[in-house]
Formats: sequence, structure tokens, C-alpha cells
Amino acid sequence: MVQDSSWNSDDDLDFEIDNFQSSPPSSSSHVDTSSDHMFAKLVDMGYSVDVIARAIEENGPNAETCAIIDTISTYSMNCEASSSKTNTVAHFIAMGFHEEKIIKAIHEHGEENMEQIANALLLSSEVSGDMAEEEDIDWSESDDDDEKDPESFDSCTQLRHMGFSALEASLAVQRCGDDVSIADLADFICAAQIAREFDEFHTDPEEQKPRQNINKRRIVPRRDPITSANAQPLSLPNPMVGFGIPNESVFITHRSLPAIARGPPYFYYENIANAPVGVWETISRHLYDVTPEFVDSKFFCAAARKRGYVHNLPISNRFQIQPAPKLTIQEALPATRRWWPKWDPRTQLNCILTVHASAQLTKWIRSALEAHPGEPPEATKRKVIEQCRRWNLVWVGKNKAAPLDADEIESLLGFPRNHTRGGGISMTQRLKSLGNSFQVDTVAYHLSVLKPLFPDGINVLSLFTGIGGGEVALHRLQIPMRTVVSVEISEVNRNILRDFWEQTNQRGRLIEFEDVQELTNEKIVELMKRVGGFDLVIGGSPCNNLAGGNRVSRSGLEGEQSSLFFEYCRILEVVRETTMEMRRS
DNA sequence: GCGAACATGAATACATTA
DNA sequence: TAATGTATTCATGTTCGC
Repeated sequence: MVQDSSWNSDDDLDFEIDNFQSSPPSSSSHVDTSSDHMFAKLVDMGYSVDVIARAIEENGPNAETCAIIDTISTYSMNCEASSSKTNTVAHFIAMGFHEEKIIKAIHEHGEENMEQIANALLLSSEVSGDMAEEEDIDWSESDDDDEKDPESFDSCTQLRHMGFSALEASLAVQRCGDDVSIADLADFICAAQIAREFDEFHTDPEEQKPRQNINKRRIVPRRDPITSANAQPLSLPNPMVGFGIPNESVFITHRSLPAIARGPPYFYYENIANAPVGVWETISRHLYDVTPEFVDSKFFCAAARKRGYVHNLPISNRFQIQPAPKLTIQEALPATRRWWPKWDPRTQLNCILTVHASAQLTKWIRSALEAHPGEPPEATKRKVIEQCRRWNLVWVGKNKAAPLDADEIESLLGFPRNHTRGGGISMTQRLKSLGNSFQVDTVAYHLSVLKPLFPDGINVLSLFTGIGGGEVALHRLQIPMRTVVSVEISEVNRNILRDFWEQTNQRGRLIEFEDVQELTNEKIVELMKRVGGFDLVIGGSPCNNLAGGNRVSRSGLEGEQSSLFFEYCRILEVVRETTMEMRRS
């Protein structure tokens, strides 16, 4: 039940926005930590008394308003409390609109007509110019120049004549650049509006914060060629825990997702973290400036796998699929325990690659160790451990180190046993396919947020499917796959996915393509109309030309295979545009 | 022709030391 | 702070045997 507003003064609005930003209030800000006052304010915001009481109880009577709002939003994410109406109000408040006008718009258009409410609010703010963001954003901080160029101003004027607000128009020009057509700018704004609507219940509270400093960095049009000269350095986190890992709440963090990046559809892109300098800057720039989430799978299983993920998924309320894998070699591969030398300090494996060590190497290790009946000399130990690390060898007998077999790799990567076995696949191909795949537990952790959002199933566009790491993750999360359109060049991998589909009695449709280039724009539109659109576009494009192990053609994103990343971008863009068109009609 | 086995460094990040 | 050392890396191309 939404109550009448009693805090619609500009001061109060500023206070709320400050709190949404999680920034410490300035000394001049009006901050009232009295729980009574806060209670009244939250009631005014439309939250139910029960929910507020519960949140205050959880956070303590001295908690700040933002903490309480976060908690309440968490309840709504969990579908346990909070009505959709309160979320609607909070959502538009977070966008910077006055509550009084929000309530009025809801009364006029009905709560379910989010788009009409948004339009009414935008129109209202256009007339009165009272959107908080417009007052807060310092447009002069663009480092291109201090004055708006006439062309941008013309675009803004035209957009405003089309009915968009000054804020929307300015933002669109800033984000897309000056050389973009009015039609494209209008599309950009519509995309953002639809995304906000769609994201109402799907993003965490932090992601819904107004980005007051959105223009305080250089905005490079996405279509610009990226060169090493203009790429901003993107450092890898240490420890590589992304936006959070299971059971380590100290690492749980929040992020600001650019408005243009918000779904629908959700997208999830993966590639190796240790790519040549500048590659991730380019990837991020082409995927709507979304900050990559770099995660090492050593926090999810007994093997390292440093990967970057660019996605627009919510990051609150992630959960791990069970049973959680063992995190040490000795626990994951208990048979090795008996033979593990005390002088080998490894407890986790390095990244699982596509090839394994030669028999010559394991033979050399055995000979080197058998040459010394007792403990080997330090130099020998060092050399053996170095090779064991290099080739991920484990101890399978006395003085006997061996590469992992395919079954063990399947287990470490989170695949069902024998996932890649059978169907005439050779061991070499099996190892290659596994070495190129996702670590399922890691990906599932990120995708887990989709489970409450798609209880009736999900339509997936799976690019560079490989052996189906994404599909296995969704299956293990028990998210029904209504449709999977899979694109995979390798016949062997396609067979593996098809086997998985049949073996697990999937009820949905599996539609297969060989080549991403076969998936023309027209074909994508046709497919989307056929299956009802895609909810998730997932894939990791080839890393051949990025990987450190490649001594021959590590040529970066322009390489023969790795340049297929741009196909991912093309396809994603078509899916997004078509999604918007389908929602309009 | 196919699969298995094998030899083939360098780019990069991070830690240590002077 | 710069130099040096250490660790890591979803690989490719060639040869050989069946």
C-alpha cells in the first residue's frame, strides 16, 4: 500500500539519492538517524510496516536508511516480501523522480503499465525540469571539451522535440557519440527505458542507483576502433574473486551497470583473463562498457582457471550448485593422497589445458627420483615440481607422476561423468574439448540469479557452445531450458551436447547451427520470432589467439579465431534490437 | 587419413631484491 | 623505484605409427 508522500522536498530527495549512492553524507546534508523518522520515511516511500520492521530488526536501530532499503530490496529479490507496488515506487525514486509524481502516474496509468508511467514521468520532468539527476550531474566535466559542440546540441534539441527529456537526450549523445543518427540515439533511449522497466525486479539495489558521475570519464563511442593508444588499462584483481565468491562474504561487492547494458536480454561472455594487453578493454568497450568480472575457478574447484566474464546479470543472491566441489587436489582426487611426496607443496592444480605431458617427461621424473633412494636433492625436487606445475601432473604411484585423465578433468570442471565419453570421440579430441570449456560451478554461480527470474524456463542463444558448459550449468541449477539455439563449429562437440540433451531428458528444443556466420541477422530475427525471443545470450569466443600457450599465432583479438568475438557482438546487438522491436509491437 | 606423441617460447603478472 | 627472478598459460605444428 503506497502512502501519501510527505518528504517530497528537494532536500529530502537529495538525501535519498545520497544514500542510494552509499556515499558518506556531507556535513551540510540533513541526516537523521532516528529510527522513528526513518520508519516514517520508509512508510512514505511505500514500503509496508511489516517489511520495514523486519529490516530494521535485522540491521539494528542505528542502521542507515540505505542499509534498510538494501535489505528490503533483498526481500523483494527473494520474492518473500514487499509488494510490486512498493518496488515500482522505489524503482522510479531510484531513477530520480519525485515520489508524488510517481504515485500520480501510477494512479493515472495503472501500476502494470510501466512504460506509460515512465513516459509520463519523463514528460513531467521535461516540463518542470525537476529531475534530480539533471541538477546533480556536472555536464561540464566531459574531458572532450568544456563546451557542448553545436552538433551534439542539435541532436539533443531534435531528441527533445521527439519527446525525450533533456537528460535522456544528453546522455544518449554522450554515450553514443556525435556521429550517430537521430534514429540510433532514439533507439538507445528506448533501450534504456525498456531495460529499466525490465530490470525493476531483476537487479540488485546497487545497480539501480542513479549514476551521477556517469559522464565523469571519457566516453568513447562503441563503434570506434580500439587501439592500444586509447585503451584504458584494466588491471586484474588479486585475489581474482570477481564480484564475489561463495562462503567469502568479505569479497561480496556491488557494481554499477551502465543503463544501456541492462537486459533484456541477459548476456554472458567469457574469455581468458590473461589475454594480451588491451584485449579486455576492447571487449568491455564493445559490450556496452560493462566492467569484466575476473574470477579464478580455484575458488570453486581444485583447479585454477582465470577467466574474465562480461555480463549484465544481477549479482545479488547468487548461490552455488550442490554438492560443492572439493577445493584441494588431495580431496578431489583422494587416490593421489597415498603417493603425494611431502616435498610437493601443491594443494591445487593449475589451469587445465588442451594437451597433456609426454610419457617421456613422466619417465624422466621417475628416473630422477629413483636415482635417490631417500629424499631427492633440492635441485631435483625443484625441477620435478616445476614440471608437475607446468603439466598439471598428479602422483599416482611411488615416484610416478601422471597427467590427469579425461574423467578426472570432467569432474574438476563440473561436468557429469562421461560427459565427453563415447560417440567415437578420440582421447586427444576429448582433452581438447574439455580444455576449451567452462568451469561449470563458476558459471553456474553467476547464472544462479536466473533461477527465480525464469521459473517457467528460459530461451538461450548459446554461441561457441563447445561441450555445453552453459547448458550443463543451467541444467544443474534446475533452470528449465525451453529452447537452446546452439552454435558450435565442432561436430564432435555438437554430438556431445546432443547426447547430453538426450541423456538428461530435456523437454525443450535444441536447435543447432555450425557456424556463427551462418547465423545471419535475418536468421536471428526469424528464430526469435519463432521461439519468442531469447532471455540469455551466452558464450565464450575462441581464445586461440589470446592464450599464453600459443607460441605461433598469439595475435590478439584480430587473430583468425579470436576475431569471432566480434560475431558475438554482432549477434548480441541484433538480439537486443529485435527484443526491443518485439516489445514495442 | 587419423590419432597420439612430442617439441616448440614468449607475454604477462607478480614477488623479491638491490 | 627499478631491476631481476619466478610462475603461469582454454596452443600449434610436425612426426610417426597404425
